[in-house]
Amino acid sequence: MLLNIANKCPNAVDLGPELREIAQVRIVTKGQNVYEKDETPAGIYYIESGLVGLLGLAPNGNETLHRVFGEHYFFGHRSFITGDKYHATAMALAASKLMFFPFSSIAQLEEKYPKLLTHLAQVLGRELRQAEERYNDLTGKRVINRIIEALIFLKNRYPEYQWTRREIGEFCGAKTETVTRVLTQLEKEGFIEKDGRDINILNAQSLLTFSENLELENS
Amino acid sequence: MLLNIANKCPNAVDLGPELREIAQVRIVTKGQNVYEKDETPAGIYYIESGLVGLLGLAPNGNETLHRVFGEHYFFGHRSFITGDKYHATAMALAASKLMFFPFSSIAQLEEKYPKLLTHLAQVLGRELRQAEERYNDLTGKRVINRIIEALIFLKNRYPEYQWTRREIGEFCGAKTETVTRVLTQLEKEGFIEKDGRDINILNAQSLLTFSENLELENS
DNA sequence: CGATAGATTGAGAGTTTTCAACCGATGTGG
DNA sequence: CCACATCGGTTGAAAACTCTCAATCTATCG
Repeated sequence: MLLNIANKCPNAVDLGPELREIAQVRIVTKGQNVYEKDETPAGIYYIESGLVGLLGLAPNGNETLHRVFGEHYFFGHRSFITGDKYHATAMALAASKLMFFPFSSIAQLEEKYPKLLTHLAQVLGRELRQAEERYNDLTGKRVINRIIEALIFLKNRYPEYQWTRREIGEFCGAKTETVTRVLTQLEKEGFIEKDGRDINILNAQSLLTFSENLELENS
Repeated sequence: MLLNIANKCPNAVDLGPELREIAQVRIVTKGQNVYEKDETPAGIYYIESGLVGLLGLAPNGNETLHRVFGEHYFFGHRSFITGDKYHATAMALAASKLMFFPFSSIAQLEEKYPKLLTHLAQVLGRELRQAEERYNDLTGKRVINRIIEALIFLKNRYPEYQWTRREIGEFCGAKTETVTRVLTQLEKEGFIEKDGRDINILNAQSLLTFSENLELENS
């Protein structure tokens, strides 16, 4: 995974006035689904405030946290652009204020909002890169390295959100119990500190170095 | 993974005359790299004839076959659009005739070739879906199911190409030896037939059903 | 305070990999 | 055209990682 701690939210963008005009506000509570797998998109969402996760479901019941959308992120754009049905479910991880833009088709974007289309294409490109790098990690890294990187990534992006073991595991392809075990080890080694259910990373840089050293031993 | 046998090549598209005008032809031989990870893109490629694979490298040396580009596919578009360096290496899997379009920036696409940008955005969306579905498969399916689906997918898309065990494994996250073992089993069960190094799928539909039944036993 | 969701811990199981040896096909240079 | 090198494929045994299952504990919230 690309860990760019400096650039926390590369896909965040401000809305122009012409988009604000056609926005429909939608408020969702924590745990509420914004849309569900197999529904047909009728537009694109934008997060004014809050946090939304995109959850995929494997046939055996395994859930995957594919992407996390934070403030000033668009989401729901992939399915809209391809004209697919949604391939995953968008769930509010925190109470959120959303904007919905009811577009009719990608042709409308191309004609009336070319800047938006360009932005979304770039977002898709970055999301694709991240998906492929995470795929690589799943085949080529130990679970401890994946958990460390997921922890740092998620905490770095959304420090205010209290990530659960389950979510960390769903993001990096690990079971809840495995995340627990790794976190316990990391606490013993002095890299993190548990604060109730929350996790404090004491030194992200040295934790990353620790992870890299583990990887070197493995090749 | 989305197995849509009917629609073999959803991202294939014909070149318009205005694009042909600015095309630079490039011939590559089997095994030759078109571009390599970390290089900076200076345009976009299109396959007139042949086959190109996008290969990612995990830190432990594991290679991943992320995507396969066939005739009338664009490739190299992701990095160009995001303005990244390439995150993976494009290698010709067969002798290929390529077109290279030396664009300066995505702004140029937006202004002069909006239809192309729209097409590429849709391609990115489908590629992202596929990447995320493959990620799901890796966490939620047995290796035998992944190998069966990879085999059918790759053979269906490019029947003329003789996929190696290594490439099948790199596509679905399995080791060469594991692919061999599974293929041996599938041959014993009568679903496939080995022909030298090549593999013939005798009945794709019944093989898929076999795979699905295995999955049901597992949940 | 009780209920519920999340977290922890342990023991055991199982899938897939690793390592190593060997075989077979393909292609090249003498 | 053969000998040989090389690449890809096969097979087996053993190891290793991670998961599964089950029991227990702890936050958190109504």
